[in-house]
Amino acid sequence: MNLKQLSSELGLSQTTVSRALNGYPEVSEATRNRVQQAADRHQYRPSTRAKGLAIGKAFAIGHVIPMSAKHETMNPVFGDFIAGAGETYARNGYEMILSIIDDQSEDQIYRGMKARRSVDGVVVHSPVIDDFRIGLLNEIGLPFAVHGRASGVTAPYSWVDVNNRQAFHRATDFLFDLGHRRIGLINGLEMMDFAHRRRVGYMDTLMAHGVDADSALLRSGEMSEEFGYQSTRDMLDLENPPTAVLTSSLIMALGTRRAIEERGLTMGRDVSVITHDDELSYLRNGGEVPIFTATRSSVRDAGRRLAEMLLSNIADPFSQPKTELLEVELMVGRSTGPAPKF
Amino acid sequence: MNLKQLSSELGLSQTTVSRALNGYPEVSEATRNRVQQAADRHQYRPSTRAKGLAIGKAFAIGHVIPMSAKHETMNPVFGDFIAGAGETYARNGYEMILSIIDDQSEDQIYRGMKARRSVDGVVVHSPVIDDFRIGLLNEIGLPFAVHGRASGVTAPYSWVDVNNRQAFHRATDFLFDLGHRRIGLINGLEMMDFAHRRRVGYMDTLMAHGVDADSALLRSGEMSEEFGYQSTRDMLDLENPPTAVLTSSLIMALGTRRAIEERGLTMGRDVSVITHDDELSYLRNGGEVPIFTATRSSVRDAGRRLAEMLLSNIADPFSQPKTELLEVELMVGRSTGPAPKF
DNA sequence: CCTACCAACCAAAGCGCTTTGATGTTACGC
DNA sequence: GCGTAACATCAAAGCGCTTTGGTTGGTAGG
Repeated sequence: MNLKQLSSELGLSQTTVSRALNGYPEVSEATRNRVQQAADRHQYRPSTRAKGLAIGKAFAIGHVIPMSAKHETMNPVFGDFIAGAGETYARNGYEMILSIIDDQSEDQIYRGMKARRSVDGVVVHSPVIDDFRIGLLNEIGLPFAVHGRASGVTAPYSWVDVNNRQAFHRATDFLFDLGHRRIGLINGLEMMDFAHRRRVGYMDTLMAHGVDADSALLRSGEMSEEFGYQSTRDMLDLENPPTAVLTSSLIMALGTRRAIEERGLTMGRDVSVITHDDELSYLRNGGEVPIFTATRSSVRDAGRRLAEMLLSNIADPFSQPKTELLEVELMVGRSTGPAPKF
Repeated sequence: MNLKQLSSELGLSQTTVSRALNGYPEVSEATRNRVQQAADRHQYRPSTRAKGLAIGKAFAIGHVIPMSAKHETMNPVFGDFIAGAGETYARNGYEMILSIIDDQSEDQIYRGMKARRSVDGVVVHSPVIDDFRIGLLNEIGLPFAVHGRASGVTAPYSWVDVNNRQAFHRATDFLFDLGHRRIGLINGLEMMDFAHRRRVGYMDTLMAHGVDADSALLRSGEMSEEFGYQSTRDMLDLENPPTAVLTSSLIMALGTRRAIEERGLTMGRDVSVITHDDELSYLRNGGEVPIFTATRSSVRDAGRRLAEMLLSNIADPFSQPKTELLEVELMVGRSTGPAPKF
């Protein structure tokens, strides 16, 4: 069923039917009801493509997920993030278009999206330091918003980010309060902006307490269980092992726990652990008392907010870039305790 | 830059330019080259919407991800699956449209997609037993392919599935060969078709060896670390605990390992563990010698194959439904060993 | 030399919508 | 009773493509 058929069935012009359905005032209430009912009866939906063509919009947002061909690794956070964004899109009649690409061709993808007018805007995922995509998107004039920030980029842009620095500052401080002085950090890759900020939060806090950072206690790599395990094992092998470890994700923390328990040590007594927790739906951090003490922030919620921000930017093309900094909660669980006395 | 501008710049009609770019024969090679170069120079891309309108296709595939409002849980397998499907789409000039919805409105989504002609076909995720979506999609005439199967549905349909029954049969058999007789199964929710088939594979094998299934050794629930942990703990608490456990996912297996090690037991010696491994990119199962003995099948590869199948179905609307059953590899790792003697 | 045919190109219609610019109709104020 | 304004509706153009059904000019065949 299309507009033409519907309007001829009603004995009305396409103009009137279109206006009736889109809530324009120049149509009588009686007609509007009649049209609405006929539309419902026939399950009529305007063709997205035709509407988009006529109106000059795509009613779609692109999410471009870069995936390095080498590690072929899909950010585990991604699923929950788009779940959040998807909610917002659905509420606003937008579609989400996903492009998974190897990072080689990323600029071609954006240019193509612009040229083919297939999206009204894009979400930038996993920003790195000095991320080139922000400049690129500004240059080609495609509205966008970033999930995270890109240190080093001075141009203004819209973003939603967790306050990573503050989160890791608080976590480190909390460990200091418990008497810990040797604290390890198992972080994501340093080129990732979030990892960079987390390290800064950690280092600043050490410094504030007059403690020198020890490079043996600083690891950064892919955010896997295995890397968490290996890193923790290496640290525990040191002659002067840490009494506490910070990890950048729950998955890493699982590896950390494994390494600790493998040594016959008890997490929360012999070694304290604090992790960042993105509240992934399939990786819950325990019940009333969480297993891990964690800095917590829902990545799904971030998805919702970022999508709203982008949509509002698109609705008002002259709006200034918006930003939103999400503060974490520090949830105390069973993985932390006072530093062991010797 | 649009067709009109491009063709007027070239002093040609839109017809000729369109044909030149789309490789039709009724245009001279000289002209074709000239057109192609001008198109490249201006980064011309036909508008997807206009093209779709004219040609009657959307060049898009819908992925509808149901998410029960209650557990709000995003299948962790999902990210890797769409990464695989996305590759295929990109190669074929298709876009992937993602809808994340609460399962209430699922049929409205499909009807809407059909009515608004926004996709050429859809992928059905996470089929359950007697899944209603297969009948629905056949009824509304939207091409589709299922990732998995739906026991109880007799109508033919296209699918790609892992041979779950065979996988769990082989895993169970392998444990029997090692002397195990008390084998636990920690499975996904029984309404999920894959979980159902896995249980059948497990049960049949027990029966073939003359062992009665013990309901205390059978758990099914959400596929989380926590559930793996709880279930294993419960089983180990039995007066006659299992000497081996099968789990349905690597995440669950991490919980199983935790429960085992928490008891001071050693995985692979005191308790053997076999898990199914979807080869998720962020959850690798160890190196040369995997940590877990596992039945392995790449969900990403399944995504690639299913997308190809759907695309070929769309290309030939009169084709018969296709099916593809993926066999697993049984990878021996360090989590299995002979059953302990008493 | 004429006809027939082919290669190369074009004008215009059509895809399903929105929107501009008219048109006819009624109601109202004077 | 007339002019005007407000109301309700419509025909047609336009969005950017593809495709149908031509129209050319040149070439080969008789």
